[in-house]
Amino acid sequence: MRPTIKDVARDSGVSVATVSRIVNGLPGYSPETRKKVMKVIEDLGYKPNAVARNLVSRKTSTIGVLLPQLSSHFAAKLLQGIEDEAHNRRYSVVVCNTDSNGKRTQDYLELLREKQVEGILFASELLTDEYAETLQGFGIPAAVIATTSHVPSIPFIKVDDEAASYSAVQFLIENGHQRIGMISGTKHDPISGIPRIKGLKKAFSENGIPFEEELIEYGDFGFRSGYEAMERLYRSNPELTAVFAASDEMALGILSFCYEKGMKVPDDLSVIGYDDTDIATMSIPPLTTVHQPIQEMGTDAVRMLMKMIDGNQPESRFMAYRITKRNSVKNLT
Amino acid sequence: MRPTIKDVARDSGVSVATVSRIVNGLPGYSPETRKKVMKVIEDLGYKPNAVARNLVSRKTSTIGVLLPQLSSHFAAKLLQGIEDEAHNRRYSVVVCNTDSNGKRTQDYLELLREKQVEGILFASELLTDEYAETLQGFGIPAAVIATTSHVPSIPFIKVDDEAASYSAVQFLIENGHQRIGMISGTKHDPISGIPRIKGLKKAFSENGIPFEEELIEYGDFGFRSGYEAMERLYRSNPELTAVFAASDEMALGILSFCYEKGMKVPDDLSVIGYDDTDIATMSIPPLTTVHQPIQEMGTDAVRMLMKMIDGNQPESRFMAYRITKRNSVKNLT
DNA sequence: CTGAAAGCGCTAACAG
DNA sequence: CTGTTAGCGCTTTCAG
Repeated sequence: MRPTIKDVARDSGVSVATVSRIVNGLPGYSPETRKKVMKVIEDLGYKPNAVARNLVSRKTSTIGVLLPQLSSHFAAKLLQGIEDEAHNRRYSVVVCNTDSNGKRTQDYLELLREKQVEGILFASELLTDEYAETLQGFGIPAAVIATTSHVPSIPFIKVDDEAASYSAVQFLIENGHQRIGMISGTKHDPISGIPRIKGLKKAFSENGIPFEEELIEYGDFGFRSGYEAMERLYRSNPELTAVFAASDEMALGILSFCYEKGMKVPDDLSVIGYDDTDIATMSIPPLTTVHQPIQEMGTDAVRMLMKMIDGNQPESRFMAYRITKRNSVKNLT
Repeated sequence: MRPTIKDVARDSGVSVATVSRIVNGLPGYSPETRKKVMKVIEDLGYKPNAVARNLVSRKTSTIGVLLPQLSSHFAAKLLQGIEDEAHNRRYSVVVCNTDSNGKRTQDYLELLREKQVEGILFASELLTDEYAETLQGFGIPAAVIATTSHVPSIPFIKVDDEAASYSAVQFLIENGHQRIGMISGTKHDPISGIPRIKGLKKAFSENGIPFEEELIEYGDFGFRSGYEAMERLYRSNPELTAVFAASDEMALGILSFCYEKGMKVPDDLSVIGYDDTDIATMSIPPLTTVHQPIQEMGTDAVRMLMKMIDGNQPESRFMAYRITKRNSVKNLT
């Protein structure tokens, strides 16, 4: 049995109240009793029980994070940012892998509530009305990352996908490309799918480039799907000089496809990705891509959550993006 | 104020004991009272407070995981395995990023103890005597992953680095290579550094290949360091036909170096990596590498921990490794 | 400066 | 079948 505050009190001949004060650095005891008590604490190896503490203080100093997957590079980077900032604020983070599963997500939400977490972060996935509702019912501060929310009490933090996508295509056009294709993510994804397509269309129309549906193929953001989508895209549009991929992984899929077909990147085909995860620096050639400050979104989201825990209502935020130029886009001009 | 068990008891005209029984599915009430109580629970939106529960049951159903970094692909994959299995067992996991910092690690250890986690997993980093000692002092079940432990009460789960390394080099030799170099990780790393070098030496000596110190360059397991180490290695050993890298990331660094120098992989140089993380499939050419069942190590570690929580003392375990053949090694024979 | 006592929300005997 | 009563380990008035 681990020693409790009672044991310390008994052994040092004081009341538990005094021990509590000493442990918590509150005033109200003489230097001598403090010394005496500290010694007993030391001897016994006493450590306060956070569970008991949390019960009376009604605070747990922990937040929960829901992610559709833990093994993606995006999730990893985000988690790094979240954990870092949480640790700075002396908060713990419990991770939940929703697997993009509604039931599982709801279960986790319940669980987090029962565990009395002080805040919930929900990332990279559509915040359904259902989720938003249960979250609001909880009355626990919550924010979403890399996804939107139309509920004002649940702010979001993300980059403006349409604008970023527009910039990427614009960048291609500025480099002299006119025959541009796209490998989008999941077809009707309202977060990372549709807006990015919209950005491309906007860039096309502003530059007088006609848009056709067959210029777009769909993947699932993963490497393999990028490779396969490129296969289809190339078959229907062999004359393309550049393609924009909605994720770095899919962009690498394109690179692999080109390699196998003997097409040189960027000489025969230019490729631009999206995310700027570590793999963008490790590819051959290094990938030009839309940079999202993933880790920073994590730390900022935690800051947001902390504001809410402190009783304020922060605004949703768009993070800055930029094009990180490496060597996968050729200048045709 | 969220409703408590008392509110439910009052509103349904029964005692808290009865409500508790109903909530926990214990026997001891008529179907009618159950129905009545359930209705009140529903109306009030009552959910049990896990903190209070944990206090009396002295169980928290949560484990803590310490990782030197969260954003690496290795960590991400491991976490995925850990969270999955923990969730199966209805356990929560709190993540801690030690940043390979001794102070920070000790702080986390204290924190986890205070939060009364039921088990601790420590990954990818040397378990110092100091850590082992505080862990043992806690009396909380603990296991280490991808690293060793000489403390019997803290079992490890890892692949046999020396044997795996030996296999990798043996594979190269079987493919006709004799002039083989290595890019190792951190120089005196007792876990992933020294044993892997030992494996290489063993393969060399068994095949009558003379070993020289200059055949090895050191990196830090990261991409950039792999590139730079290869630069040095190539300068001093331009006649190499194959290089063994102690991590996939460093292997990709080698690939990039070769690309820039106009050397074809595997035609001009064969490369074999270590880990078999996702990037090994995404490189050009796809990387032949030593497969470590990372995610599985995570799930198995949780199983181990659960056994310990149940009062048993599991044995340390070596996981199976294998060579995953892709296209970065040329057969010279 | 210090202690007694009343909880925090819940579980678990123990009576009835 | 159901209620009463002690706590779990700690914080926090309120007295003194």
